[in-house]
Amino acid sequence: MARSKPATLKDVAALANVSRATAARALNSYGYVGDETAQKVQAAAGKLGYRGNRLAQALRNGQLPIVGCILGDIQNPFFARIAHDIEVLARECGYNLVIGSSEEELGQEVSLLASLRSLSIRGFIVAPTSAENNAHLQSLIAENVPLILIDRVAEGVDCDSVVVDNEGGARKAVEYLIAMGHRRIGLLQDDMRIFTSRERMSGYQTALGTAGIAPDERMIAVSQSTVEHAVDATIRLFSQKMPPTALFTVDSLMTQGALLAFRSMGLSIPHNVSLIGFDDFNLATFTDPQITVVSQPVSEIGRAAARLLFDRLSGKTDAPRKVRFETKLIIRGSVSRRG
Amino acid sequence: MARSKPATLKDVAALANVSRATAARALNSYGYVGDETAQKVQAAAGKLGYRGNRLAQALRNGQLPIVGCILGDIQNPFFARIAHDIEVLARECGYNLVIGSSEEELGQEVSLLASLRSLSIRGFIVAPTSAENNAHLQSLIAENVPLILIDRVAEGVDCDSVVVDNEGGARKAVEYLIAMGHRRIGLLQDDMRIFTSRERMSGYQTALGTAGIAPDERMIAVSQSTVEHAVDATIRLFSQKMPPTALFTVDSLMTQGALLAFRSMGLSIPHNVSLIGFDDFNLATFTDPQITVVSQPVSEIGRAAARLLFDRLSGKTDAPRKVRFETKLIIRGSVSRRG
DNA sequence: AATGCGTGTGAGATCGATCTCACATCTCAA
DNA sequence: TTGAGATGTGAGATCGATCTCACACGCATT
Repeated sequence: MARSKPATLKDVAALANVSRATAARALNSYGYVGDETAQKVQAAAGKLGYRGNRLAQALRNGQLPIVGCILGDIQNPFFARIAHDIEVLARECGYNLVIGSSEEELGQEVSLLASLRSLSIRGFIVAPTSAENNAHLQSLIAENVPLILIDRVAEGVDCDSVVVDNEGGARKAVEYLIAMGHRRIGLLQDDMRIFTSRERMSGYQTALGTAGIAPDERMIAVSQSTVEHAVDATIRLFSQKMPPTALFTVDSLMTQGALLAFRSMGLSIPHNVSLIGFDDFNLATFTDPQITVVSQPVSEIGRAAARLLFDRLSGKTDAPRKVRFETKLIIRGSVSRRG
Repeated sequence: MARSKPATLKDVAALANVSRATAARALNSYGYVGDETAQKVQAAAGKLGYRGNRLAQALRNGQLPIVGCILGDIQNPFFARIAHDIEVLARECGYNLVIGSSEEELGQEVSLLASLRSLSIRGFIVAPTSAENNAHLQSLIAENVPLILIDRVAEGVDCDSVVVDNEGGARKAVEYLIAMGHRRIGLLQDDMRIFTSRERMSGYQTALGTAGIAPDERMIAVSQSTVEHAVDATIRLFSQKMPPTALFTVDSLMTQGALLAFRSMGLSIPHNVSLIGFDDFNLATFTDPQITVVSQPVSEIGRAAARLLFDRLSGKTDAPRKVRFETKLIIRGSVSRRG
């Protein structure tokens, strides 16, 4: 079937018997246009179902009304929530959202960003994979492309950012474990390249240090942030001769992995092992016992980042703003007193 | 800071002392180009960090290497998984992914689609909100824009689709409840406009009918597909004088909502009430008891849809293919015998 | 010497929307 | 009556990449 190409401005102009320039004026209401002419044009546009070609518009004025968003993994409910909130705000502002997963690979992040930049995308919200390797981010700044860092910051990249108090959250969690009598406290963490992982580990270490507990790397397991990987890592961690008596996990997928691992190992919470997770999740209160977590204001993060971005896009040029949300230890029932 | 605009082909040509045409030939390797010239151009491009403007390319050849994806809500792990899988395949094929949430609003879906179409996007994967109102989808077909329906089909829209056996899955679940002696079986479902909701309800009704159980609309609650709404709807459903003895929920967020609602009402599973959910979820095996579910092969769906789309994009023009995956009843511990 | 082909290159059109000009009118005041 | 200003409109340039066309050269064949 002959697929009728979508109508162009030229078609509209022809139908209305005016020039393209006049048609454009009528449709975008700028400059002088006669009332009657304007009506003719509107009518013609309506009849043809005219819908400007955003590509051509973008080519002309240099930018596409799309914002790019590069996150670790949309399957993580934390990022899913953020992506959703950004998309909603973007839509309100007449933008669409391109999403890419870096899958926590720096290479992926770099190539994704390059690919999106060649689209003349107007701004980016990125959760950088690495705290150090960030030439690609710096070059965005250098070329004045609005960039908002989310969940993580990157050294030497001077731009708006939205993060939470990871260090404090982790510290509170571990201090609580210590106060409950635990000494062999495990840490199940993400790759150390990742900013949040690093900060949360730092909180963990600070808490141990303050309590005079010597760091012990056998207490630390690293895994990718998926339920499956976390299960394996937890099992490894708890298969030692002297396993931890408590575990702190750095995100909700890992917390869920730990839960599944404990069950498969026949370890019962909180009797055999205590657990605190970073980032709350829907069913944290449904398990038995309910899981104690460090919660972060997930619903604020994406919205805050999107607002920062759209401020920049509408021309704001003041100094970069660093938003930092507090975290909160929510005590439920997954930690037992050790004595 | 003067933000140096990205280098254009003209810049490269100028630096290499050739015409734009020649530069283009050298970079895209077509037509005749002298060896020496080609090298000069490559060198110039390298030095300037030239990276073609995909917008201009797209304007010229009519299409942007982006695929659009309109789903109900990325926060639903089901859709998140699908979006993720599509993004991965798209990236492998050199495409980027634009994501939009219809939030199950037809209007939203229509305007999102219009907005993406004006971007000259090359193909779409859509989970249509409504089974009937689909002029916007039909017009895509009419204009030969590749479209893959996912999770749901739409009447009169003749294109590739990927769905699961909703009717059968729901039927098996309800038959099982009936076999376990339940008669007052509740249904917590999504809006009836939604294809899956309708099919799952149909399976529910068929099972009841076959067993000679009269339909009773007091057994049916409708809610949006979020944990919060599902909590409310469940509480309403179970606050009747003669509440159901078992509940079938049509997706995993609603299942989780039902779990939370039951707990807040002090109803224990499976003693006071039995539960089966459609769509498995991470913690379904972690709750006590574990939740019996109808599982669908989530990891296949997005990949299958993406493959169908990229087949179309690479020119395949055979008859629309209708992929349908089976569902499986996974019996765990959330259903008790009634009698 | 005339013709043909293979090779290499540049000028210019094209995609669609926008914007700057220049050129018309028309009105009102000096 | 002339000129200044407001009001309308169209021709053409522009954004950046691509592609068609025409033109050049060299070498080999008749």
